[in-house]
Amino acid sequence: MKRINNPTSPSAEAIATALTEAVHEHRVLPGMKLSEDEVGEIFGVSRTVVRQALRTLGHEGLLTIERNRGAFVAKPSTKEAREVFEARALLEPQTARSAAERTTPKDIEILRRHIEEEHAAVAAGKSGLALKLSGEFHIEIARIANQQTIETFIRQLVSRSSLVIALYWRRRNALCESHAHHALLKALGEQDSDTAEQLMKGHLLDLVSQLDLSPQPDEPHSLRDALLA
Amino acid sequence: MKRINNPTSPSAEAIATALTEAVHEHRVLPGMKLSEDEVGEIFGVSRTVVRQALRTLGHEGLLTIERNRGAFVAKPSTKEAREVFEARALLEPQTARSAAERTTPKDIEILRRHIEEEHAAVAAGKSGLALKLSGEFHIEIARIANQQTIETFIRQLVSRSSLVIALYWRRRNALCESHAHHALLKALGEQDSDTAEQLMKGHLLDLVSQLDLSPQPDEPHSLRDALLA
DNA sequence: GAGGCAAAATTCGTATACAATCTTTGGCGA
DNA sequence: TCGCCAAAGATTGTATACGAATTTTGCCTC
Repeated sequence: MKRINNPTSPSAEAIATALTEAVHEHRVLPGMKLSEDEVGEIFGVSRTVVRQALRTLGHEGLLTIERNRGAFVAKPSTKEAREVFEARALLEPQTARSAAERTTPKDIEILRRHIEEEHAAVAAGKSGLALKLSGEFHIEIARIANQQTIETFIRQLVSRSSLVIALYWRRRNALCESHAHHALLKALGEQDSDTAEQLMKGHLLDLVSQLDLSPQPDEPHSLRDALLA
Repeated sequence: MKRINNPTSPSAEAIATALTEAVHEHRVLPGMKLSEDEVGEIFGVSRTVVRQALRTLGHEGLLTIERNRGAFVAKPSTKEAREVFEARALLEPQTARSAAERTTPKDIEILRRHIEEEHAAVAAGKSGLALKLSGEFHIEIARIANQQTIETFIRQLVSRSSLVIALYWRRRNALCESHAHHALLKALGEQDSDTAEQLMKGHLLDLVSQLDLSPQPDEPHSLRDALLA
């Protein structure tokens, strides 16, 4: 399957993006195996390129790569889940504060549309899409804060939060239609950095409180559970 | 050069570690090109493995990978340099606080030896080694805090700090024999979390103050400079 | 029929071949 | 002599081949 200079064959980056989106939208769930051959055939590239993409996602913590066994969508333990939100609690409130100090009307417009899309997704019952958009809202704030380094970290943390939510969210069907993003938008628009920081802090605490991280962190066997249920 | 199951041929991870150390010790400086063939020949593996290692370091921000051009040791701009230390300022003080709350005598012993090695390196004039050890001290604190996620971030930030120091440190020859690590050790040993947090905060500010981030961030041409000097 | 072992099939790891791109160099013309 | 263009050389990008490890499957024994 040699395809020289063929623009229809996506690059490693494109594959990584596609896989990331699939995970963010919960169309691919924690524990699922991503076979190199299978992914390669789907995207029409050789394993060489697929491996690049998989390793990229591995570095971001989205996949767990086991030698001679393959790449699996990561299944963060409850400890990891807590760590992810602890890290976000350290980074994001201050980032929201910085963002508030430099938000432009153009940024506000971008965020407003973002929230609109989120609402539309929720209304259409596309909870996966809604979740992905919700995460991107946080990344957008890091972008406004003009902190590329921290943005990269937050991007990773949001990614892994998707996995955490897939595993530990309390009420699967409940719409997480919170007012938090609206409130943040307002604070940013008013350049109210104190409020922005506090809102972000509270928002993250709210998210954690919606997780069920108490019981046993190690799932026994998914197949067993499925058949015994 | 096929070497099947040959234990003398290092894995991608081993190569990545070796390269990372070389950069941390300033034996490989920002801007230097890492040719795949060259690195492969040095370590006795094919380009396949080298490329893996280089991409790993690329994801950590230690290398800049330009398509069809190769991998170069990253040259952080002054903005990036500031961002790195701003991120550290968000993560490390709180991490030092957490570490203080759970430091064991064994940890203290490890840190004490670490500082000893640092002193020995400084005394022996091995400034590169001293710098590497100094960075590892910070990572060790994150380990004690039992925060793997944050430890990974700090590891990246310390890495990139090495590059920043290579580029922007004011007094090249001056020994940075600060008392900061000693003081931190003492606070950790006494489980004094408030002091540990404050010391770490101050330590990071001290480091930044030793950098010259004001002038033009873009160097013109190294060869030109060398020949006109 | 259950357990264990061995062979087959699948999948990953690495080396290598070749294509594509970039860089350098040589030559040509103004 | 300077500048530009083309060809040669060097380096990276991707596909593929084959070895190694794992997983599965089938068979044999108890």
